[in-house]
Amino acid sequence: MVSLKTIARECGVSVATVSKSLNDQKDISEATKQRVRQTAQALGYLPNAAARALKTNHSYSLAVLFEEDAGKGLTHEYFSMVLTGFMQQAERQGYDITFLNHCVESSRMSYYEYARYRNFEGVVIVCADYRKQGVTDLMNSDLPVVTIDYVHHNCTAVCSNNIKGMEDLVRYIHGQGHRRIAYIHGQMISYVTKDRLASFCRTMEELGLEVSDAYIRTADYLEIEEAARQTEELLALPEPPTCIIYPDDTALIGGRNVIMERGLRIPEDISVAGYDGTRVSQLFHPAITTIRQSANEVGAQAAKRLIDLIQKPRTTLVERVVIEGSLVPGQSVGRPSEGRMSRAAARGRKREGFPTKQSGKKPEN
Amino acid sequence: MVSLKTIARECGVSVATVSKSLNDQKDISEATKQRVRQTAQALGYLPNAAARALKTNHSYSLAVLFEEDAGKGLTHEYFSMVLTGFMQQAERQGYDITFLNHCVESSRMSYYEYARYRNFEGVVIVCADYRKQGVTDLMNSDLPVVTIDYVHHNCTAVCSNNIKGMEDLVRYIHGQGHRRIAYIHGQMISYVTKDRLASFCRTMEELGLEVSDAYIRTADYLEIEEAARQTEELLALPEPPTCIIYPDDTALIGGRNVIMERGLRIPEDISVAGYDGTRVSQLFHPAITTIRQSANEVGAQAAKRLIDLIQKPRTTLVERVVIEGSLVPGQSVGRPSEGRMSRAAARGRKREGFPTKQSGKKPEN
DNA sequence: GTCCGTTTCTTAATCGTTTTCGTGTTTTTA
DNA sequence: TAAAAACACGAAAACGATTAAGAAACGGAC
Repeated sequence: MVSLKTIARECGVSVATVSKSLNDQKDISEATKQRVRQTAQALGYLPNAAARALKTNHSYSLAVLFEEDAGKGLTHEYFSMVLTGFMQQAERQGYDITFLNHCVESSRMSYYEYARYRNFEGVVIVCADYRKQGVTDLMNSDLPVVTIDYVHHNCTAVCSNNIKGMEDLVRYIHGQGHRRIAYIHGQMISYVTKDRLASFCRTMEELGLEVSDAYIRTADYLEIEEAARQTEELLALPEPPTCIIYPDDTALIGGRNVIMERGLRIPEDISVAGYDGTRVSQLFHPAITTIRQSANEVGAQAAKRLIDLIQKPRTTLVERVVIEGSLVPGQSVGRPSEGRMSRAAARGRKREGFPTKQSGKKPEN
Repeated sequence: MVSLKTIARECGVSVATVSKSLNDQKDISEATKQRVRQTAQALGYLPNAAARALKTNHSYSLAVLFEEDAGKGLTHEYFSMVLTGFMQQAERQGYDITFLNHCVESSRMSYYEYARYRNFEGVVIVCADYRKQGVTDLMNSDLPVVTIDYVHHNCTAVCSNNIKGMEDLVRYIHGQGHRRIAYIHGQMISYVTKDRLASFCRTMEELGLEVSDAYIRTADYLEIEEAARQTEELLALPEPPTCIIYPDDTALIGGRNVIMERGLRIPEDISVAGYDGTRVSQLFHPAITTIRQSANEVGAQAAKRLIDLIQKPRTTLVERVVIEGSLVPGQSVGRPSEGRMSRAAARGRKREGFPTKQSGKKPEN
């Protein structure tokens, strides 16, 4: 292991001089600096992060809390994009990131303790159960913490604009002529759901549309079964909706399956919209109308804010940062065919011909 | 910051005694140990990982190389599952994991240098361009390295069994009665593709089926456009295949779109199979026939091997570990309808009725 | 009473850095 | 020419831990 001492011996100077040379301090002559730098290069010297961290109290490393309990964490496109954005920005600023852990050789510590133990300078909570003690302790601690899509009084929060997103979506659907719009929302425990639902209701009201209770339903995020069931029930209503908004693009698939099984066409017979803007959602025919969240940007902003909190604690405010999404029109929301879409049609019709892309290649006959 | 010194002062013993007490060394009396442990607890003492690493040369942290250049890394379900499995196993054994980086305050270092700088004890290469200098340097270095789905002479490799996987898939398809099987494979640069293609050809031969050149095609992984184009060409052949195997479940969607646009039904008119066993693939109706790779297990094994390499360098062999996948039957491969699937039918037919699940709820009329 | 072996604790070195302060030398200024 | 300022470097302490070696105290054996 070649250390400062090695270089010092080689160059015939003191360790202090070597350190200062490599750090480009001003009280070392240019000549010496050159000499030191060259031998450092020649010997293949690499600084030791542990020693540096010990001495300076700066580890230049951030922790990511990414609980996998739900089993959906990393494989959820939104979260993994957030993480990617975070990583890229953090790296650009010279920080590296480690997954927050709580096992140390078979013994447990809290997240906070672990973060302290490893000298993390800050933590981003990407995906966690915010009700758990360990998580709240972390947020209430003296460590800089940034939360994603969750607001806590003493942490900076970076959130996707679910209010605006849902409003855009509803207005777009309304603009296409829909008046009977159903919303199958996700679990109510999350802020995300609350925002979206509130925004849905408010926008509907602003547009002068009434929100029938029968049109508001619940299904898990990322699961298709319940979405499918709820879709069936919606289609069986005396006045079925002409458009259904799903918790997210994946849950939408459950509804889509039910719809297609009934021989209904999207969007000619019924329109559907998702949320998230996942890659797959754009691979379908027709492509899904959805709101694409700027997950990368969410992650990047989180990194910037967190590093600001670390580097300039006084001047950086703990605040809420909102990242705008964007409407992806797709083709799954069309103009409602008011007359044709009767209850009977909805329930039993066998369609002739197959749902084709709105503006696509037709079968060549 | 409460350190050993604080506790020592408080307990009226030396720092060494405190250290030994907390590490449960045998040359300290039980009474003292108790006293030390209690005050440590009371003062909220936490060890300092940096100091410990500096002294012991053990950082208990592993690096993950996960290049995002392709932009598909973390959002690729397979890789993110591998990563998850790796993380969980590593944590269980007391290691934490950090993304390998090469920026330090705006200056670049190589992966190897960064790994040294940060005192990582080992590296797992989950997703990277193995042809790049930085990556090969890393693999050729003295650091313990485990690669995923890639074999390098002096690294332990953990690979999904693509040979067996493809063989199982082909045999299953053959068992359903198919004789004209096409394979749209991924880019040839990867070992994965080579294994699968070789296995495809060998298995076909073993089954006494000829492999027509026209049935072997190329399309990118995870992209639908090329898969769609190739599907069109396959369907336009004088003798179109009765089953098409795609590079992966996502690329399959491209083909599926083309097939459905033509009014063909899956699997009645044509069968399709994917690879990977992604979550979405099982949400479709019909669910996709595919090979599920045990990505979690791949990750977990990689972690185990890597830690073995670190902890018992002499007794641990550098070898190739193969993880078995499993066939997910799905419903997208059915019995071929030899007579009905003529070229004319394939090209222009409009089907009446909509493709329904093989064994599912029918429209209620 | 001396010697030896345990047990229990301390001393001190060390890991690789950073950084304060001091010192000797050179240059500038009055 | 002498005092002041600027420059270039070194000595040493410190960060928080681990650990080899040594020392004090005690008990038992001869």
